Amino acid sequence: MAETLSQTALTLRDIAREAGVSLATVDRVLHNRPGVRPDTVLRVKAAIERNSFQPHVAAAELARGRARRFAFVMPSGSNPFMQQIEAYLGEMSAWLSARRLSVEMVTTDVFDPSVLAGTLEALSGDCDGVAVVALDHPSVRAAINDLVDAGTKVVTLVSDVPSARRHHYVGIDNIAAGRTAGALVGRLVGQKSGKVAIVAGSQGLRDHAERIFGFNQVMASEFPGLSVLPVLEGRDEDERSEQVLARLLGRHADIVGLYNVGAGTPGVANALSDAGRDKQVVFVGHDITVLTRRLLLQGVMDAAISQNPGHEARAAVRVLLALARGEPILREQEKIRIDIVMRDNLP
Amino acid sequence: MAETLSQTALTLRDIAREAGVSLATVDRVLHNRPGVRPDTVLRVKAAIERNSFQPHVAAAELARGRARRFAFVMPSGSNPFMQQIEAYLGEMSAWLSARRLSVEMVTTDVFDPSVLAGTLEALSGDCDGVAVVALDHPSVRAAINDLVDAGTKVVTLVSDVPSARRHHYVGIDNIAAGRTAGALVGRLVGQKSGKVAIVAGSQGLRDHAERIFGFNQVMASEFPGLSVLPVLEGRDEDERSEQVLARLLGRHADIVGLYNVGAGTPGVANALSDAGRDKQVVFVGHDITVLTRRLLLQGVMDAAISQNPGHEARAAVRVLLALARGEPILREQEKIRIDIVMRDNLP
DNA sequence: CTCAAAATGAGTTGCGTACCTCAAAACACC
DNA sequence: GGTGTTTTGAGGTACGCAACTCATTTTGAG
Repeated sequence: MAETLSQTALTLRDIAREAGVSLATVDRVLHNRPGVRPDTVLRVKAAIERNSFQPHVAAAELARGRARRFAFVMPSGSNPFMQQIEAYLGEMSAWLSARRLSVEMVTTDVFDPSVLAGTLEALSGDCDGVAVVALDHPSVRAAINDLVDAGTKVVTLVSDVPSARRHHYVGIDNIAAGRTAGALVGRLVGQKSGKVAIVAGSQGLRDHAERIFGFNQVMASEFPGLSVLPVLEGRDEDERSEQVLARLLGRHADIVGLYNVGAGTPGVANALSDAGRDKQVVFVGHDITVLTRRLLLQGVMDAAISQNPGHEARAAVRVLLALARGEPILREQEKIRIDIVMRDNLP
Repeated sequence: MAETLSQTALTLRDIAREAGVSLATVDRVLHNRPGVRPDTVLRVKAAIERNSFQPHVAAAELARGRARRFAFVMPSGSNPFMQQIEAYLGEMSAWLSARRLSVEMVTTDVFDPSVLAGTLEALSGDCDGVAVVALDHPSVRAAINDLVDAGTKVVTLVSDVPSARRHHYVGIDNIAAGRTAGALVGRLVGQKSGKVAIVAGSQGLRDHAERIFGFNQVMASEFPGLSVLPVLEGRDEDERSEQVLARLLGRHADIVGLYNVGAGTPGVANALSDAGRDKQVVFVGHDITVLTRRLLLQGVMDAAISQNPGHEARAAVRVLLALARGEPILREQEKIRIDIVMRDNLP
């Protein structure tokens, strides 16, 4: 009926006594400092293991006594998703300062590899951790690796650089996100057959490319009645997205589904409603913003795939902190889910 | 280009100097201890405010030096959702013990008000915080209020008791969850018209009743082509759910949608497949378990509404900890989202 | 067996707060 | 002006660990 999980009142002193060594030796083992014979190391580790000893984080943090500095490298410009991440970091300020953490926002042109790499290099040394919305490019990869080699903890945010030795990726599986979008469009269209349009920022962006890939996978295998039109590129800009989509809508009267892969949602929505087809076309897009929220409520958008920006911001900070402290990461907690948002479960 | 959020290096000493008082007085103000003249209080608070001083949580925790005990009061029996919460708490054990927290699992018959109330009363005194899956009943409400009055922090989990003075509710908005289920069933059924069945544990359970309410709302207002059959009660048991649903399926050949409000999913799925109608009926249920995961992959279930049990467990612990420490709660972080899970975004 | 190198013990200091005591000062009241 | 009460100052101790020094012991190589 009652079962207790995890209690510890042991201190380093207890471990030292149990292992038959001094406090100093336990400290050396605990921090991988040199000067301890291998078998002594084992004895100490065994004692730690046996008692499932965990250093008291509060005491450790206090003793270490260092304020930690993290930097968030984010795209300049007015991407609402990124602005939300910034906003959530702002909301954490009390939490942060109570832990003597400081977070610096650095905006830069993340689409220019050399600029981004330069920004990253400049951070080396004065930061304990960096979260970066990264472009996957050799020079960026090199810059990340340099940071890691300098002892800085690096987390990629939203968009990954799997080939770099970053410590962690905080973001969603974009192929799965695309698959989810595909399944939604297909199922919400229902029995009808017809054409499906895709508007993306650019197929050169890793996350967009992955989403399109997943989307096409599902369409091809599960919805043979729907044919996918060639991808339109709107560069995440409103006007351009509107233009290209308007042209496509004019040419195809039998479009029943639309997947907007990136930003540029205002343009996409305009094109749809100007053509008077906003209620007939199943429209699935990404991210919850003021606009997409309204479109969902109006019934123009049918579903949005979302990665909770607040969760993403907090997870990045927590992961950086855990990495800096040498604590384990709660993988399940830091995993970013693919949220399907419809009108009735708007957060 | 670079903007820094929140940095503090001030200590109590600095505040004392700034306010022209001693450390002891600042301490008295900070902890609402008596013996300080009102104008002195104001002077100290002003200094704290001016410097946006935050006590160092690590130092505070260390100085306080108390291990905290929390209790989770959960339903006995084999509810997989509750088992998952337990499992996630287990995974946190390192995190917990590093903070000198202990979590005790107490299982009890949460469906019997007096038994539940008795269990809660018994906890009074030896716990700093209690998370409880609560039934909404006067005696339970009284027990919760007693706990609160005794200084114990109380959080309701999954199922709320809004009339009690609990400090926080960790769980989803069940009406919205029901609405979401309704929207999914309606939209996934498509153009067809027909009947929709509902299987619930009991309409006496607050969360089930709320879900059904939300479901019916959406059905009535948005899907006039679908008629909802009277609610079946399966008491969250597999066999009973199977029996009542099998009987219903036998009587109605034109059932196109099914909403399973609570547990008992194995029985529901059996009834569907035994009738050979598992692929024709749109089936929406709750929670991700080994079984629902399989049903989703097989295409028997079309969508599951889920409240991330891991998040729920962690949020409950974090909220209790913040309450015990007197820290503010990050409401956005602790809010539990209604997740729509389909085959392609299975976590 | 010798001697240097390696391993270990013993100890100190400081991190920022909580919580406590005791004395001194300020104040109110008659 | 004396009394009693309230407010304040000064100081200490403890919390558990990190990080360091320095003396001492053990070890292994020659």
